[in-house]
Amino acid sequence: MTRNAALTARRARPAATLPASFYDRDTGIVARELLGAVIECVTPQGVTHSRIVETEAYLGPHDPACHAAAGLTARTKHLFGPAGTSYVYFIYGMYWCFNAVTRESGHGSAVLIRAAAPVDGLPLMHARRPHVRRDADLTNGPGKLCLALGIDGTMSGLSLQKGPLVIRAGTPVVDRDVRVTPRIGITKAADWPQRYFVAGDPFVSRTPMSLQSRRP
DNA sequence: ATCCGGATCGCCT
DNA sequence: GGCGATCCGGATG
Repeated sequence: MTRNAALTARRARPAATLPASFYDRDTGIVARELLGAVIECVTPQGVTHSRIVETEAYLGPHDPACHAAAGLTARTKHLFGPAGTSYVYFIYGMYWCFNAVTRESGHGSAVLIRAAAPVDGLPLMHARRPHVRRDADLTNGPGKLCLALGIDGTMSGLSLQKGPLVIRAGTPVVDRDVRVTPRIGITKAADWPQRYFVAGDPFVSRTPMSLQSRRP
């Protein structure tokens, strides 16, 4: 086999999905290390891939901004599932938000996927978001990302190792490129630095000027 | 039965 | 940077 053929064959094999053990760790670490990982979403309309560039850690019952603070309810049931479960919830009457559950089953912590860079399936993403003109606006926010990828409540409570919604290993993001700030859009624990993103990446969501970024 | 706030977005100024 | 859309979950009466 030629060198090029070997590279092609290797590329044809998809990267492994992140194992449950990846998620069964400190939620801030998981949020940091999800940067660069690739979301794969398979739907009847087709497949999309996108690279995670922004996340937020929600730490569990003792984090006032985390849904787990309200306890175990029908809405938050999947947040209390095992590490590596999807938790998708409905917000503001219009939008879905996609989280990956962390730590041991019953802990109630998760990482919100806030923004990603489109990688594959851009025509499908545009078809799902007809009024968007620039690629940069397809997935640069938690609600937008779910619209473009076709993520909704039917994908909550599923294993992120099995699909149709999975997260695969990607190119790691080095510490030098990671920034940390408080989380966006919350009122409780608004000063906790639990938002992680890739510095300078054009697909990161719009950041309020009030949020000073710093290296971790 | 009713009220209120929310891990957002897009359009307006 | 401000605001309206739109609706569900949880709290309160």
